[in-house]
Amino acid sequence: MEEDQNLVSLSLLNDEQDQKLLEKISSKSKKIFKIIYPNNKQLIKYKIYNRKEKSLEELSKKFVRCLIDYDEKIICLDQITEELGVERRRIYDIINILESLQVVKRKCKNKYSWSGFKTIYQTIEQYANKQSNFDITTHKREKSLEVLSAGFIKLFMQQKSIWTLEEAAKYLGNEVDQNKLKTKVRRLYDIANVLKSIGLIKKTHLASSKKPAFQWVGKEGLKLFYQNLKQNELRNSTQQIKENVAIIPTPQIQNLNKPDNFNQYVGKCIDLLIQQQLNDRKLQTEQKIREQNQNQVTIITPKLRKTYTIIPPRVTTPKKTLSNTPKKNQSNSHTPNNNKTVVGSLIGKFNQNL
DNA sequence: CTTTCCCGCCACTGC
DNA sequence: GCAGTGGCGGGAAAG
Repeated sequence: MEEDQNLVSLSLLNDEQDQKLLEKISSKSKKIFKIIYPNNKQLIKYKIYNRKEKSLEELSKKFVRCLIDYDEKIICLDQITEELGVERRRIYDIINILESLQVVKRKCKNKYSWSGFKTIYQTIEQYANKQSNFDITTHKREKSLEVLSAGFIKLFMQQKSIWTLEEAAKYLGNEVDQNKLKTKVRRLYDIANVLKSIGLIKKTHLASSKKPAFQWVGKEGLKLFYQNLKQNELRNSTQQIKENVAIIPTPQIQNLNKPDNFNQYVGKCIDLLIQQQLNDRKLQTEQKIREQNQNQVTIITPKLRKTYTIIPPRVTTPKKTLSNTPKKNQSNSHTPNNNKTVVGSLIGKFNQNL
């Protein structure tokens, strides 16, 4: 099973011109865009790669989003890993950094605790309080991300509010070796990204040299992050449903080939649906390609993936599988529960059609 | 070109 | 010895 989240199947490309166009693009930028012909069908897969979507910042946001409603929660690594659809290693990165904010702590193998978003505020306060000489770095491995992160935060709180990463790296461990320094800067990028994801810091430039740097935002940033999250949550929850229902096309199959069972009907609807959406996407894509006529194309959004969560094998009752669907290899547990909405709506149409 | 930083190898750690 | 952790730096994407 080489199910790759970045693989999206499309069944379009009717004419050769399309095909040529896409091949051209893919050959120019293999990492971003790849075409695979799985079988004799006209089914084409694009390998889509978008660095931003995979960034620690995004992942960290997702991570916190999963936990933000809890004042207390045990985080199970396996679970969260699956939920976020990401390799374990990345979760460690985030957790290690968040540990410096004391929101998460290791409990035991595979288990970490989350102690509520507001503990971040408290931790910040402790950092700010110079008297208490707040130090979580004792008894920690000296080179850990957690320690580095703690140090980084301290720099902001106790020295000045804007830092270049290189500057910070130098300050934080007086490295002489250029390579070691480079590594430290890499780590600081990681840290900066998760701190940024929470709103604690933001990217700026030094006024003097224009060099990229990070600026402390602190509590206001945290608050903003929280509020935005909640607001989006609301908006999405009301929109999501609408979107799913509206997306269902009225089947054009009424008279000619009246489906005689539900599975068949669902299959046809979904074919139609996919066809329609992919065509739209295809048009958009080609449009953009023409516009920029460049070698880097990062256009297809993850939304497309959502479309695919309604492939029959998982929506229908386990009767027979539908043949002649444009594709069959659909990912598994990540598919959200939109399915039900879609199916529900399809049932309605089905009844109406008979 | 520089800046950013994803990815995953493999060392370490604690059972 | 083994599974869970997590340093670490290559090298590719983004700017």
